[in-house]
Amino acid sequence: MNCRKPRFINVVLNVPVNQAFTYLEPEETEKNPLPENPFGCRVEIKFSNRKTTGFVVYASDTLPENCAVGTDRIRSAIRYIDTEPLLTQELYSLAQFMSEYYLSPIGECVFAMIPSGKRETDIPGFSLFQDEKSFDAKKLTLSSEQQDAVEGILNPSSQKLFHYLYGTTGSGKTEVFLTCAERLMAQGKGVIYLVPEIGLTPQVVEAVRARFGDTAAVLHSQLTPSQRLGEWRRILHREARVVIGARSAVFAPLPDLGLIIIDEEHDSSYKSGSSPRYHARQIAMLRCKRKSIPLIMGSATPSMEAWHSMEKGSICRHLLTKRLAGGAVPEISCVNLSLEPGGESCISRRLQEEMKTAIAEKKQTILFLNRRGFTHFFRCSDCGFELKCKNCSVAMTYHKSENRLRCHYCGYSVSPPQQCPECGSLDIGYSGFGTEYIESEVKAKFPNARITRADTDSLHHKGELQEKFDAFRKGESDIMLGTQMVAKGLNFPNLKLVGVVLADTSLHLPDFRASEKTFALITQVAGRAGRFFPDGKVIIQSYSPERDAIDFAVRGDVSGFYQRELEMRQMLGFPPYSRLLRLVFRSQQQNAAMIAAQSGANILQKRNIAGVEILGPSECPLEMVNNKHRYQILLRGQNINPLLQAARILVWGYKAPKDVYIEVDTDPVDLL
DNA sequence: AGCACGCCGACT
DNA sequence: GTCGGCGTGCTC
Repeated sequence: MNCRKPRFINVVLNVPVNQAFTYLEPEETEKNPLPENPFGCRVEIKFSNRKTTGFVVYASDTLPENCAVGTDRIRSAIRYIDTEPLLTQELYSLAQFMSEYYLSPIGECVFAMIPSGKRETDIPGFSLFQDEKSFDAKKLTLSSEQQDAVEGILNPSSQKLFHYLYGTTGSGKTEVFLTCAERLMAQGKGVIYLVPEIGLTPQVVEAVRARFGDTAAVLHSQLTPSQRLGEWRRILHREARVVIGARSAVFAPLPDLGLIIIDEEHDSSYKSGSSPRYHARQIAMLRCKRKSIPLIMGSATPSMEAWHSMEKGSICRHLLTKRLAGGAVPEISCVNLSLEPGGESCISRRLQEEMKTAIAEKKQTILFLNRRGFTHFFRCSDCGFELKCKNCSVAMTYHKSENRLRCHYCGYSVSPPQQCPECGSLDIGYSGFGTEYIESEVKAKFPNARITRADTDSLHHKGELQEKFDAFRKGESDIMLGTQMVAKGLNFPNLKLVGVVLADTSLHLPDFRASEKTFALITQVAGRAGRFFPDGKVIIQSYSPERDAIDFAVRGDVSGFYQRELEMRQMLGFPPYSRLLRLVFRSQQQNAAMIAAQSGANILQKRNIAGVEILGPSECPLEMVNNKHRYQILLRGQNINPLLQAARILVWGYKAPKDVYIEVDTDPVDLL
């Protein structure tokens, strides 16, 4: 054995400390040879007095200069776990970006990217999917529109990296994605294909498997960490060259990455809900830009940001207009719930009639509820007037404890009017429907119908949603009640009727994206439904059918909606016309959270950083989460850098009072 | 995040 | 007189 002097290594750990820790390399033994270059390899180390693993991100013969302690306090690592790196330079560089942009500790960023398995194993479930059901990798002939899109995207003389396939459901986006993927594969390149939730898109997964077989890695949500690690290695070794998966698949370590695809780009599940709160679209854009490779996004209802970029020309739009499978656009109609008698019922007479008809014809019905009941908004039962904040134009929410209506963006509050400010009616209230309520009403109205419920509350084990879908597809029930999750994977041949029980619910969320989300939901539901039932119907129930999101969706006027909504955003100074950064202060004691948020705001106020507007502090719309009280400050500006600079002051340069945690959300997708 | 160190109430 | 509450502070 050689007697090389042990090198110093910097190791990042999965702890909320934004630094690397310096160790000495372990002793070389017969069993554990030292890697030539340890960068990206895992090491086992003693940290404080416990054992953990970390990733080597730097090695040198001399003490690293940023090391805060002297040589005497540096310990030796226990052993290298890997002989080959799991982390590539490219990914580490992405992790560094994430750490600075999302204000997360570097170790957390690295660990968020890489599966944490200890041993690698085969995937037992894999054969289940790849049984003799015989894949007919049917390559459809592309329509001229599709052909144009493919050529436009892959055209080597094109200067544009970012592309968007915009077109209704069923217009053949998947086939364009797959053709582009195939072309790049033929050049020896690798492809990442992102889908919102892999369990909900079995058709896309099957299409990828059928087309690419063993060269595909399917990062299934049910893989164990060890299986994920096995797939990670297959990807590093170029054995798998197409990777399909949800948000975190954007980090797939393809050595020759040539293309990233983001299906259903508008979907908010691409944004991570916990630290590091990254957006897969942002990461994808950065990866593609750095490597100079194309990114293709697609949706029938692009995000406002994407639409705006298409209008500006920074994302290249490719239009798909034709419904390839045929199938008429279903008849969409809207029922104004304000005109319904009684007001107790959540099933309008019209919807009830249609359901009756569907059941009589032995056809199926799906009823959508968006989210669980959100009951604290003010509305007039006569004219539908809703109280909005004069500064922010978001719905104000009612607070029983102080008997005031409050804006959760800026903190502005008013006392609840005794009568409707618009029409003077005294018939006002705070309303909304809950899931159970609807279920019991449907049971009462259709005692003989078989009803399935598919929402987060009614799902208990993994795969239960898929089981419920399968059962419904087989006709084991007549009516399915479900939340957003049902909107995604819809393909039920016997489905005749789709009802959106209360399209307003998402409109009343105190969220500047409420309108966008509502519009997208209705449009998606309508689009999917229409594929499989030519005489199908979509019924949208709403108290405010005149609201843009509902009105434009029902009329199918997509570009009209975007134009209107963008005007609103510009007027109010919200994204895509500004950047936002949200700081949430949470604590067991309400006072502590409030005071911390206030003093945080004061500190930033005093610093007076150019380009940073401070909104709040105010109570978060979801004022209590996990028994923690929550207050927020919103930072707004034209550029993100000043906002980050301000946030850094609070996160790193200021000690929050004990028991108060500060959470940072750069580019928040919701402000709940 | 863990995990130890440290300073105040009920027990053999 | 000790055992143990979890507040705060550090980890190469």
